[in-house]
Amino acid sequence: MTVFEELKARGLVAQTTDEEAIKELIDNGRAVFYIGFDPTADSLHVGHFMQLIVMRHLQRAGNRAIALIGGGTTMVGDPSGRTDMRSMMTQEQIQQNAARFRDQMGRIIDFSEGRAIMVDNAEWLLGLNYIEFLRDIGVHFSVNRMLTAECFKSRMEKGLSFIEFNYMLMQSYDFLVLCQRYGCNLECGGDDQWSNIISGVDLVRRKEQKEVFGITFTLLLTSEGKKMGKTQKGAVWLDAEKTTPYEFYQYWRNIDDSDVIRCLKMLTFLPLQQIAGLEALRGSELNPAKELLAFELTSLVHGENEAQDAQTTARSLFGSGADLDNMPQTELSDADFTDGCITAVDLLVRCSLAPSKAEAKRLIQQGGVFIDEKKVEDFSRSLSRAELEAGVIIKKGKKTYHRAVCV
RNA sequence: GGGAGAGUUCCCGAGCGGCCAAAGGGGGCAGACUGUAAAUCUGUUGUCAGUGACUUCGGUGGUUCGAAUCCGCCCUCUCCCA
Repeated sequence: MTVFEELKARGLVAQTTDEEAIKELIDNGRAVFYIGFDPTADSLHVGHFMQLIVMRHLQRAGNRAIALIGGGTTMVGDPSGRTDMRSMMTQEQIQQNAARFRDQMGRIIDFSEGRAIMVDNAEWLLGLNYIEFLRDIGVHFSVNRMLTAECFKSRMEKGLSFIEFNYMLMQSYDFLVLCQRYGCNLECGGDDQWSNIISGVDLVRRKEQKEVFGITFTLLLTSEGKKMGKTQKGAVWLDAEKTTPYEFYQYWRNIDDSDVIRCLKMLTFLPLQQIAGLEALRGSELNPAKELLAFELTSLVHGENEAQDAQTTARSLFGSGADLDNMPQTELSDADFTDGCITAVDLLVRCSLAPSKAEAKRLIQQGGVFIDEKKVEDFSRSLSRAELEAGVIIKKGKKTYHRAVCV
């Protein structure tokens, strides 16, 4: 099976500018492709993760990868898939985020020996001269046509500022620069990037008289059509500080039945044959498939050891209830005790299991808090320092476990 | 530049001088049921020393015994005209 066939079979391919040509290019390892990542947050998230997976597929087939950090484009803000305007970010913020992106990408993409390179478009965008740019690049864009692009349509109702309107030019210009400097001939991206990508393809053709290509990948949506990787806390991050490996593992372990197979195909490198074998599973039989998914992904992002730990912890917590110290932990100090005691309410807040005391009380009143497997009946219940010295396991709801120890 | 509207708690959206910590929905959280799933049902959803107090309705300054609600200025957004 060739790469292209594999990407298709995994349901990753959404749209292409020229299927035959792209197939030819990537199947023979002749593509120099790029994917852009705008550093709008201080960590990559699940949406980016899928792009990285695709990069790895392409890279394995011998194609050269360019990871483009959007240090310049983030100064402008991509309106695609947004109904409101992005808040303006400072250059310092952006560069800090970009640095974190770089670290995280290295875990999934092989940057050794020039097999992939990383560049930041701040390099050529920040120094642009407005008039020169307008005359050189701007002339090639038709406003009439831009306005018909999907990414602007939704904004015609809500309003679109001129700065965001320019995003498409910035991204197209990136492709041109990458084509000139590195011989880049393929731009990849999520399906919401389609209009930006085709406009880049057009620009390169006009400026360079060269034919380059574009391909978009299916957006990772839940069966309900919502963006995947969102939780109450926001996104599921790849940064272990922001989303612990255990939380990351749990996110996938708890995924919807109807999303499991699709995620296995799109996000893991497990052979399609093996996945096909799981497709027939129904109901609770799917649980092993969810474990597999969770394990594979955690392993890709945080390494196999972390994945193993997360799995062991999860199994013991939900299985026999055996004690494991591989769970989130909070260390208390003397300052947390009054007269050698701490109330259950304060303990919950201290461990960030509840944002406020009122919330903590509510949790207890509704019977959602257990300490060492015993339900906390009364919110004034207090724990002694001695108890904490041994360490206690707090269970909030059914799935959240937390350990508190006193040092 | 001229004119008309809008800005409410996590989101949408009611409220238009006291009975408003603010309807309703969504989302979240917890409980029941389950398979660590979904759906469904129930409770809950500003903070705190909790029958009370404090902070919140774009910002700021007023009017008033009392303002999310009225007035001035400012900011932001939408729409119509130029």
